[in-house]
Amino acid sequence: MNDKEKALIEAKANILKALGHPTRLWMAEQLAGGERCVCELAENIDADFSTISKHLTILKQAGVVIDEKRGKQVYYKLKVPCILNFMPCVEAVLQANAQTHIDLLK
Amino acid sequence: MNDKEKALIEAKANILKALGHPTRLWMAEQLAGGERCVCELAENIDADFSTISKHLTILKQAGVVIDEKRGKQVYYKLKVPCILNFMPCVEAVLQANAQTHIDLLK
DNA sequence: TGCATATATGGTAGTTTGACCAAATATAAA
DNA sequence: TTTATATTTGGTCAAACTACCATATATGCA
Repeated sequence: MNDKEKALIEAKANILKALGHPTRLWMAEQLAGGERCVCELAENIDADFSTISKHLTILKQAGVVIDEKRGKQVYYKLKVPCILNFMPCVEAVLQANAQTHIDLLK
Repeated sequence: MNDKEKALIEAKANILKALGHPTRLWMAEQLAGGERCVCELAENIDADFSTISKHLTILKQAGVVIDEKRGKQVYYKLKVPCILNFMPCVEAVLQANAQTHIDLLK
């Protein structure tokens, strides 16, 4: 693997890593339904505001979301909406895992 | 968010997290081309064998891959092949990010 | 059986992450 | 301009991650 390929795979892994935290994945799923301000997201997350803000920063740095300040509030939205298209497949993995457990019990 | 929803999002995030490491993502991409034994994967990774083995264990525990021992070797393959279907979109994010940088330079 | 090969596991050290608190910044309203 | 609200930033600390080394296990062959 050369340097270019390595940089590419690192960049891609970084995006998946950004989505690989429950709070951040939940945020992304919320944003799939349209933009939200930080306060709206915060309503349903049991964590410090600063924690929420940092999670959003990570999503932003990964390029998953973009933000826009309007008045006192900051609105976030998905930068490339297709980013959640693969969730059905992620769920298929969960299904397959569950099936494995069931099989083990037989 | 209730307990069930929380458990679901955690399970999904865990899968993304497993793929959110360059070495593991690379492995998954290799396996998209068909099963490989550990030694074949190791050929192209500059890391200790034990490290490689542990990465594969993480993918296995996440349910992304399954393994099968045949003779002296252990073969790994994707458990649910669609898991890499979204890479084009991940790449679209990278494209969008690159575009943002270009725009900033204008 | 004894040895070499393939892979996994246990232990350890350095690095990164994630949560909270406190403080800073920005904006709108009084 | 003072005040309240919305969000971000900096600091700290415990927990989790990752890499390496050494060691253990399993299998096929001599």
